[in-house]
Amino acid sequence: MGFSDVNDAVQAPATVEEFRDRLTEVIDDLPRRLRQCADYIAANTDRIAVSTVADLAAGADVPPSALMRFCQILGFSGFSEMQRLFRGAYAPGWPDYSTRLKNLKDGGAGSPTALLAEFIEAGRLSLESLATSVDEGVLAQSVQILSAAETIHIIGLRRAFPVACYLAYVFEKMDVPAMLHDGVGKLDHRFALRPGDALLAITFAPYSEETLTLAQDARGRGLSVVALTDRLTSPLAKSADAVLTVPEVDFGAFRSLSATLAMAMAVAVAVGSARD
Amino acid sequence: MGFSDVNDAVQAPATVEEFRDRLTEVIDDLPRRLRQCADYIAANTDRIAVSTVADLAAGADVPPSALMRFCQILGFSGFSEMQRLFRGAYAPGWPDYSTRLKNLKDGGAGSPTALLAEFIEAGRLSLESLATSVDEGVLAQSVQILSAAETIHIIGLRRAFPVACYLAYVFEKMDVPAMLHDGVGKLDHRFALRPGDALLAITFAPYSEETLTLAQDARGRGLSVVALTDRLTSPLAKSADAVLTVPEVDFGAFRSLSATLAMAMAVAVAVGSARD
DNA sequence: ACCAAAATAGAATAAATATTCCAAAACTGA
DNA sequence: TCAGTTTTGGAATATTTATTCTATTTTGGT
Repeated sequence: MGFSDVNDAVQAPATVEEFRDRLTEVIDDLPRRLRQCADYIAANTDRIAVSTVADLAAGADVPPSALMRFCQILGFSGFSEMQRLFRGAYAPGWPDYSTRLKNLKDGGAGSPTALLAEFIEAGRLSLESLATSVDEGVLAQSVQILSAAETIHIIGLRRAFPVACYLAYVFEKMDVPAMLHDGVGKLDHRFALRPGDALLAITFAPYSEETLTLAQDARGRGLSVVALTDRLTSPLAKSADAVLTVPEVDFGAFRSLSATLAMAMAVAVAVGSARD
Repeated sequence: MGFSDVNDAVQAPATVEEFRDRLTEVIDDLPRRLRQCADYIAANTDRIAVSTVADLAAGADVPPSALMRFCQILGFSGFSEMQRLFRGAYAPGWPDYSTRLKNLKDGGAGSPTALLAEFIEAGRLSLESLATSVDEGVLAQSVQILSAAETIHIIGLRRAFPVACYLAYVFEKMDVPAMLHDGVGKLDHRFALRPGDALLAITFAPYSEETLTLAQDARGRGLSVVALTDRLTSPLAKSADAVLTVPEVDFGAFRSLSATLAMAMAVAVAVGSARD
């Protein structure tokens, strides 16, 4: 009995989530051409709303009729019905987000609203770029290292300091033993680093000396070190067991921090729940 | 000479930006039906990519042919050409952002990647929502107040602390006299508040007592107070001369801060340049 | 109020797009 | 290898959608 048989008929997915579920459900036992469709659609779901059968078929490198059969296997009556689902759900960002942004910028270069628009845009780009560039393996590894630690030491100075603070706050809320090395009073708490602890060090170019030093020191004492930095070639990478990189878009001299905070919080919350 | 006259022919907009410019350029001297088209299109630009002529015409409450003429006045050969612009421009820089986000989420609820996806999404929503909700008047007023101040005092505790820190950092870099009230050592620097200074206070629900108290105190001493908070009805609003609100999307118990930081930085940089 | 010019609505047509169908090819299990 | 079954490609067709055209209405100037 083939896939196009009426007995296989199922109800068409009513939401994008149901669609994805159905897709993963069927993708494994599909003949060659239909499998190609599934793979291509899975990777380009967002283009369904704005493409024709011919476009997608060409992209998947199958004849249009194969794509039609694929739509039917998913439970739709045809391509149009499937497309309707995605056209309904289609919302490019906020309804008039880009209009608004343009209006803000029109306030004139250097005006507060124009600046705000720039910072918003920088933040958004950073976040989107983080989504596409994150290394899942390193992320998992970082979480594992920090979850296994007795006490988590956090260091991040100058512009990385807000991130370090927030991490300390989040860990505190989740009852994870953590210590913020904040350099207040030029006190240096390196002797608080004990075997079995781990260090989460944050710094971006130009890298702050104190952070690099503490990381080396921790490494020397046998602690695991997780780095949160801007590139893999950061000097911090040398003394780290796991290097999380965050592509942050600067505007003017200032860093947006949106992506860095998102990454930091994801790590913190994951560690918090892993320790429960 | 009518609008459909060939002599009015202009080149079709090649980008969404150009499209908007052209739209604002022509919108004011357009006859009734075409004006309706323009208004509707301006308010629903984002749906062009996924609609038919008939859909849009119905939305604008005009016959399809009116919409066709409208497209031509804008410089396109017809609706299809206009639609092509928007279909192409859809998700330009990051074609697989949303796909990627879904994949991250598929790592399983509670997995580090799923958490990251949530935080990224929360941050992005916050930023977009900030763009559409900011009150330009209040923003300008806040910048003006802070620019006129001798010294800018900054307070923000607990989860607002990272923002306060970053503000202090940015002001320092721009040689703006600023003082961070950080509560270290339970020292209370309220006597540093001098006539002619201003206070920038940051707090979100549940509002921190110390911040509210300092704001009242500052108000009592005749200082101007700028509030950065989550809603107009915040208790901080009572003692503030200008209230900047930031719609932050929370994920779980934690606040994204992206929008708050964007707002804070815009204010800081605007103040910095106004003081030059 | 009248005329010329512009704008409009809707029917007619053209083009693009989706869908079906079936003969041929590729499998599958004996 | 062969018969039965599934899968495939592409041509034929149906449907939707875009575009043009023209008779009619509206507008603006005198």
